[in-house]
Amino acid sequence: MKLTKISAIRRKELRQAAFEVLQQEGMAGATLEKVAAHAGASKGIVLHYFRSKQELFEHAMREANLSLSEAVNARLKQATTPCERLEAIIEGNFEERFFRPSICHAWLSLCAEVPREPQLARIQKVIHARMRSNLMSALVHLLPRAECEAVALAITALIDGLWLRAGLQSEGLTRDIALNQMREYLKYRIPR
Amino acid sequence: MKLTKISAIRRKELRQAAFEVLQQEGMAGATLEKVAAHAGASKGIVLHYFRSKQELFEHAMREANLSLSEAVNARLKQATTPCERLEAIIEGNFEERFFRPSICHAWLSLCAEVPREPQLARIQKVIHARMRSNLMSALVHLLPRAECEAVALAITALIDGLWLRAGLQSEGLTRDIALNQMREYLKYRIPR
Amino acid sequence: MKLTKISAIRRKELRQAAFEVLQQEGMAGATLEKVAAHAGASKGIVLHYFRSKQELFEHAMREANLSLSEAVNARLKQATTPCERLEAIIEGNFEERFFRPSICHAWLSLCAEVPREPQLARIQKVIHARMRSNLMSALVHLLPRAECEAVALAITALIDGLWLRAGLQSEGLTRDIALNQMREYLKYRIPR
Amino acid sequence: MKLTKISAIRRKELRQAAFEVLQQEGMAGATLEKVAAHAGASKGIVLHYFRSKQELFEHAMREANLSLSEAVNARLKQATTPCERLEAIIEGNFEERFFRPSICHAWLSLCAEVPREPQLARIQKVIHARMRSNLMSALVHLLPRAECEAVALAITALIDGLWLRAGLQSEGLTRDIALNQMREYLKYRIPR
DNA sequence: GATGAATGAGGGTTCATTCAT
DNA sequence: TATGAATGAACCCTCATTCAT
Repeated sequence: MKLTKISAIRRKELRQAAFEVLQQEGMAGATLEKVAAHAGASKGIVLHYFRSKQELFEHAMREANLSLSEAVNARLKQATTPCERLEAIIEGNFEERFFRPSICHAWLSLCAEVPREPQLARIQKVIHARMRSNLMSALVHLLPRAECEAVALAITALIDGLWLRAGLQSEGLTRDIALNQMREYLKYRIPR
Repeated sequence: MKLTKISAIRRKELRQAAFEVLQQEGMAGATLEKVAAHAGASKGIVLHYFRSKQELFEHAMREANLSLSEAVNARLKQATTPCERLEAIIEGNFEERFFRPSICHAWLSLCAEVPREPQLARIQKVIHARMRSNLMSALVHLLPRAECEAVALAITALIDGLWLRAGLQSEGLTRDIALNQMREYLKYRIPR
Repeated sequence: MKLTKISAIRRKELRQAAFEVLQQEGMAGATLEKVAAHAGASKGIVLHYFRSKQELFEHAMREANLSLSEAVNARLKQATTPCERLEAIIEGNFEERFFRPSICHAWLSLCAEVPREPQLARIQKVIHARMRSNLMSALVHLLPRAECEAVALAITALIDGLWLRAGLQSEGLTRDIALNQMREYLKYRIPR
Repeated sequence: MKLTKISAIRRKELRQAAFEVLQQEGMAGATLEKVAAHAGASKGIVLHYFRSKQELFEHAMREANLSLSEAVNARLKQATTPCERLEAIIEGNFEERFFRPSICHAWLSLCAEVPREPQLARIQKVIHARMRSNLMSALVHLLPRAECEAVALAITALIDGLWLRAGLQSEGLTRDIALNQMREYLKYRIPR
């Protein structure tokens, strides 16, 4: 039990270290040695807890997504109306601790690996499915059934596009601008 | 003159080979050897024409962008009204030869390198600036000045987001769906 | 502690292997692979212990110099008169294990790199300074102050010149001949 | 005849370019491309005139030596007494255009290759033999037969040692100091 | 559990050399 | 004669991975 706990803690540290290195170095520069150093551990230990580099970054992706997911869910719990639910999803995705150039870049790096790593693809699919389901559960109360799917995709694409641009680290795309973009879209697309 | 011609031809071949390998293998897997093999040449010759791998992919990115750019410009030339200009930009960005999972993935791979490669960042900046200027030149005739900037960004983000999703190679996102997304957005946002 | 020990041992082995390969192959031929093979190790391990080829050869140069240095110092400890000190320095520099064509050639190879490798230049400077200081500490008791500097340089140049010639591996320059040269010089230059 | 002349000119240009590159880059950095660029020619042409890189540098060494040789011979022609002959040899070897850090370094680089390149070794042998013979022809009139050989070697070693040190590019060893060293040696060793 | 020693494959890059024009 | 295209070998170096301790 104790050992398991230590093991769980170490694994979490390493997942997070992996994601942080990803932010700074991209996938190419994210070596196991750097991850280990970032977690204050030795190189060998990383592959003691994760069977391979690939597995480590799978877990890092899951962890990062979990974080985002929890932020959205926490907001969803407070929401009562469909409109508030939409707001919750969007604001969760643009919380200050997430919508940062470095973090967006880390995601971009992971996405770039998706087509060649089935595990990452699966995670990505799950993330997308949840986003869609969250959006749909709000949209069905606001729009005709036939339009919901398209609007959910539009919202997703907008979020992705804004994250991508932030990840490119071209200055000028602040969180406020991004949030305004989302709200503007809803204002014009969702009837009040 | 003759030699220059061969040189120009080879360079183009290699740029294209580089982009094609990028589509299939991502940046990590896009080794000089594979690029050379793809172009039917030896590894040595690649660095005879490009000083480094980085330079090769810079040129590959420029080439790929030029292709896209020309497609848009060709359509812009046919356009007479601002609305047609918007259509031209959007349809150019979703031409069948561009909006393919593999190509979107190649772009994704390049974008993931942008924050760590100043040269790629510069190219990215130019691409973005041209997109914005194209959009603005149409939007200023359709919307109040104050709104143009935001709408241009929204359109860009939508395009990027749809490309990203296509690049993730989750099935189901066809060209038609993507184009519909764009048109829907304009329908709701641009007054007729 | 244990690991450190292994590390220290391996590093020493590799430094020495590097210097031995240098003797046989010169700097151009002294590849990491040959050094590794000479030490009975794999290529990878060399750069596990030394950050680069350059660093390896820096340490090899230092090690080789240390060896020479210790030989001289051991003799200096036995010496009581200034004359004996001079003898000590000279005989140390022409010990049989040092004054060999292959070793002189290794030094020659290192010297040829000095102008282009600041680190080697620094080591070279230190070596030269120690030689000069050793010589001066004896000469000041044997000659007028004003002449010491020049004689120290002459002795250094003679030693270097004899080593260089030995390194060229033109036969005929034995250790005895070299030592005689040095003694002759002193006989004529230093008053008894 | 004309073609032969052009060929001879080109070969000379390339030999000299090779030696100049050697001064700046050492043997490791002296690539055929740099030599060609230095001579204002294309890479291919170098191996049109010389069968291999090795052959080029053989000729470069010979050329550089020829230059030195002529300087000494010119002075020898003016010399009438044995003492003047000694002076001629020494001053020739320390002419300002020769006794420069970069040139000494080029020689050092060549010497470092001698043990592994029989052709260079042969040239080196010739150079050494001529130096010895020049010195002997003067010394035999100044010293007992039995001592000449040793003094000739001493002078050679001193010259080599001073050149080596100049080649190491440790500042402070000027031409004047070097010449003084030589003259001091003769003053003490050769009876007047 | 934890360290770092050790390996080996592979990548980018350089360069002498050969060839076609 | 002269150019530079093309090759291929070799090198340094990085890194994921395996092992011994």
